[in-house]
Amino acid sequence: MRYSKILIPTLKETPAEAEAISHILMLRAGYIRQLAAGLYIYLPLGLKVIEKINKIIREEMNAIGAQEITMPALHPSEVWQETGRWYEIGDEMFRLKDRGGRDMCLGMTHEEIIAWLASKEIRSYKELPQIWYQIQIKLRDEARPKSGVLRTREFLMKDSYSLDADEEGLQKSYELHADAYHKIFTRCGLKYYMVESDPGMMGGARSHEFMAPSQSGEDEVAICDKCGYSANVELACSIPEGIDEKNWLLEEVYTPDKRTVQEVSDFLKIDSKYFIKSILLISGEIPVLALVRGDQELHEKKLTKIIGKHRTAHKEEVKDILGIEAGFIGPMNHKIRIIADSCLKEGVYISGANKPHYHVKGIKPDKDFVAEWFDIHVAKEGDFCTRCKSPLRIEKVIEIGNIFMLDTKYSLPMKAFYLDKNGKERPIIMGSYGIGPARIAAAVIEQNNDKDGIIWPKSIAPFDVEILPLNMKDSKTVEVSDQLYNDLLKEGIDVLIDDREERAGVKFKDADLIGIPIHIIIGEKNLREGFVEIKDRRIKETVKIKVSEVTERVKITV
RNA sequence: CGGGGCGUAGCGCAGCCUGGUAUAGCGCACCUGCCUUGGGAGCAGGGGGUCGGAGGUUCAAAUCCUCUCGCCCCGACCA
Repeated sequence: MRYSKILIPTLKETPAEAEAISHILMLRAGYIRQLAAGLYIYLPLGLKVIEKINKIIREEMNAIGAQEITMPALHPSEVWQETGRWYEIGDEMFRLKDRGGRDMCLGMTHEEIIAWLASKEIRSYKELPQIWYQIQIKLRDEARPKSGVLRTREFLMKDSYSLDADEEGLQKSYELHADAYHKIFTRCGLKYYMVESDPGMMGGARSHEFMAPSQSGEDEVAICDKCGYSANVELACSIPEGIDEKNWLLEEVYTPDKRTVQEVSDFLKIDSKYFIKSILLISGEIPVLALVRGDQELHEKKLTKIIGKHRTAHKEEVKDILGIEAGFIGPMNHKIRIIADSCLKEGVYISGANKPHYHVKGIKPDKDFVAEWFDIHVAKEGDFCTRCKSPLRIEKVIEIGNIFMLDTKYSLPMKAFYLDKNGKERPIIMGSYGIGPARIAAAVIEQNNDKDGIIWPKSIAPFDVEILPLNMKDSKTVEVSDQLYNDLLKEGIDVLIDDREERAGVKFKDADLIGIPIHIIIGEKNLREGFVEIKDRRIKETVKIKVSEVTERVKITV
C-alpha cells in the first residue's frame, strides 16, 4: 500500500479528551476517530489490526471445531422475555419498537438467540456437542463509556456458545475454549492472566476471565506468584497481615469527636488494624451489622452472597436501630444479625462504645459479641494467599476475554431439549465464551509502546514492513524503493511505502508513531554505496544491508 | 445516576474573573511561491470562526445570569 493512497491522519498533539495511553496513541497514529461517546470509527489502519486479530481468533476457534455463524444484532423482545432478562436488565439494554409497535432490542449478547436456535435445530444427543460462534457487533447503553476503545457502547465481540449433552461435555468444551484462548492471546503478543471470576448474572457455576495487565484497566486481580492462585478481586480471598495479641483489659476510652477509624487510630496512636469497623446495612427491611478490621474494606459482593441485596443504612436509621450515631457504633450488645470478617476471630480490638464520644478497648470476639464468620473483606496488596500463605499482588487489568459455564440457565426457559440414548428429554448444557478484539488491540498498545508511539507485535501489526524513501526527489531512491516494494509484495509481504513528498523527519516520526515492526530506510548516501537500512521498531537498532539482500532478509524476519 | 472539569478555526490552547482595543488572538496543520531534504525545517503571502445551542441582563456579551446539548475524569452500575 502506498502511503499517499491510504488515510492515516496522524496527530502531532494529544487530543484533549484522551487519557489512556492506548486511546491517545490510537487517535494520534490515525487508527480511530470518535463519533460520539463510546462510538468509534475504525480508519484503515485500525481496521487492518482488528481484522488480523479476528483472523487469529477464527483460526483458533475453527481449530477446536467451532463453527462460524452470524446472528442479528436486532432482536425481538420475546426471546429475552422467555429467559426473563428482558425484565432483569435495566437501562443498559437499548430498546426500541418497530413500525408495528413490537418491542425490540439491540443485542447485548446472544445466549437467548443461541438457545432459541438450539431449541429449533437440536433433537438428539447424536447432534451434540456443538460449538457455534460469531464475530459480531454488540450494543450496550453503557452508563459510562471510557478509555477510548476499552469501554464502548457498540463493540465487536467474538462470542461462542457450546452445546453439550452433559456436564462432562461442558467441561470439555470449557477446556477447549480455555486452550484456544491461551493460543489466541499468546499469538497476539499479550501478557495476560487467566483468573477466577464471578459469574454474576450470567449464571452458572464456573467462570474465568482473561486479563491483560495495564494501568488503564478497570478491573483488579489478586495474583499469587508462588502457587499460581489468581482471581478477580470481585471474589478473591486473602488472609490479611497478622496482628499482635494485645493484653488490653476491657475499658471505655474517651474519644471526643473522633468518628472514623482513621481519626480514632490517629488520636489513640494505635494502628488501624486493631480496630473493628462496624457498618450497618439494610437487607430488605432487616438490619445487619457487618464487621471488618479497621484496615480493611467491606466487600459488597461477598456480603451479597451471604445476606442478599442490601444497602447501607441512612444516618437516622443507624440512630433508630442501634441508638447511637454512626461514628460510635460497636459490635457489642446488639440483638441484630452480625456478619464479621473471619480474620477478626483472633485478637483483641477497639471499636465504638455505642455511647457518644467513647470507644471500647480490649474487645474479644466471641466473648464480647457473637457473630457469623465469613470472608467479607476486599483482598489487598500485601495480604496473603489462602492456599500457600505467600504474599499476594494486586494488579490492574483489562478484561480481554471470558469463559462461562451456563449449564441450563438458558436452555430450560428456551426449551432447548434433546433426547438422550434412552429417549429421555434433557436440557442442553450450555457454555458461553467471549473475546473483545478491540480490547486486545488496546491492551497490546498499552503493553507495547514508547515515547514515540506504538510498537506492534508482528502478528497483528497493520503492515509487516514500512519502506521509507527519505528523498522522493532523488530518482535512484524512488527507483530502488519501488523495486523493493514490488519484490516484497510478490513475496506476499504486506508492505506500506511512504511515498509522500515529506521531509525525512516527518516520515521517521510517523513511522515510529504508527508502529509497524520493521522499517526499511532508503537514504541517498547509503544507496550510493548500494546499501539500505533495516530498523527494528522495538529496539530501534538499524543494520545496513545490501539492496540485493533485503528481500531475503525481510522474508526471514517477518 | 451522584461529584468534578471542559466546549473559542482541523488539532492544541490564550482571552472570560473585572463586559467596551473599529477586523477575536497564538502555535501547529492547510493553500500558493521560493528554498530545503537523515528525526515533525526556513522565509513570504493566503484561506478558514454563527466563541456548543437557546433565552435573558445591558447602550454594548466569547466575557454576566438562566436553561439546554455535548465531551472527558472520579464514583455507582456493568448480564
